[in-house]
Amino acid sequence: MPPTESAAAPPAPGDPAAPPSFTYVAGRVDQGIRRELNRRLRPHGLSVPELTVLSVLARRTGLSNAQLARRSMVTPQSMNQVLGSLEQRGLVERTSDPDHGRVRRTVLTREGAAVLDRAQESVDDLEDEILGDLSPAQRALVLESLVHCMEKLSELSRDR
Amino acid sequence: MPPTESAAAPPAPGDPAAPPSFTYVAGRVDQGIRRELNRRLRPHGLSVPELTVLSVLARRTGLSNAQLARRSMVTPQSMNQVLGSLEQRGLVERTSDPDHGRVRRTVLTREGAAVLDRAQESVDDLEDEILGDLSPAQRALVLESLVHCMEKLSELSRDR
DNA sequence: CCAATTTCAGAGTAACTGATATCG
DNA sequence: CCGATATCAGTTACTCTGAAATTG
Repeated sequence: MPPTESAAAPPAPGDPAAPPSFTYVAGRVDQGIRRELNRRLRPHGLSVPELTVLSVLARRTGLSNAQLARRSMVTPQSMNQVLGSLEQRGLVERTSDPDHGRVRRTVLTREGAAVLDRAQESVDDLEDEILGDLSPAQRALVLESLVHCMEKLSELSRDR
Repeated sequence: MPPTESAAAPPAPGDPAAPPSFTYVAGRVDQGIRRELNRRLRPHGLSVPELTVLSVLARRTGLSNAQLARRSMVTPQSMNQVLGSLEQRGLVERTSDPDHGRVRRTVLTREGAAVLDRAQESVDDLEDEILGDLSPAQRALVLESLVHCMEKLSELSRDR
């Protein structure tokens, strides 16, 4: 039998009822989101970074590897690896830009868009499970909070 | 010279101005937080999962490996690896529980608490950079949003 | 016998840093 | 020559699955 949860916890040394710090909570949400997303994306053959790229490309076609790396907040090398895999599977196409010799623009293929659509359903399910018991106004508030964090983080990774 | 960001973006195929989905934003915040946290934790010799565990132990001493795994939303095997590393470096201690033969309770060492304190400063800096231009009330709102997500995600990983 | 815990072993993925080449 | 891009190569780190042993 497992020990009861409560039996193990003398209040705490320093601060028992202090509010958790932002980054501590963020770190745990971090891991939880990744875990659940991976589980639900697996049937579609997609990883979290792959889903992110496909989502970005659905909104903005023709971005370069470097642009996608900045938006996803990973290194160009990491992004290149993700794109290579997606390209091999025929979910994206990369073409040289006539105006900029070295730049290669990436676009979703028809199948890439189809895969994204199907995956998006599973992903929407997760959203409902997390935000389901909130009012539409509260949901919007949560989303705004995350968008604010995202924008700040983008700035940080841009000028490091 | 890099191509201008705007030049690359014809509005989008399906929905140009549609709001981004929750999980899409969460996925990007996810990666951004991990990236920045890793960068700032490196000088202290800590990883994100290690910081998470130390933070949990600072609030709740004596948790078992299985309990820590559930709280951090990782498998017991993953948690065991993290704890092993922290134990080797003398940041935590593990002792057998006399009442439960197989359970080993984990506590912070004095040095573990000291390392956590120092790391927490860097982490607080990040929090300020992300939330700095928000009012205290808004900051509290963002934190509440994240706590809500964390609790829901904990439920999901518990009964999977 | 079953359920929970711990832990060993192996595997895969995703991110990084470093280095090289090309183009404007 | 410099800055941005793309990409090859090597590496580290985190998490997972599988299996075995122990305990209540």
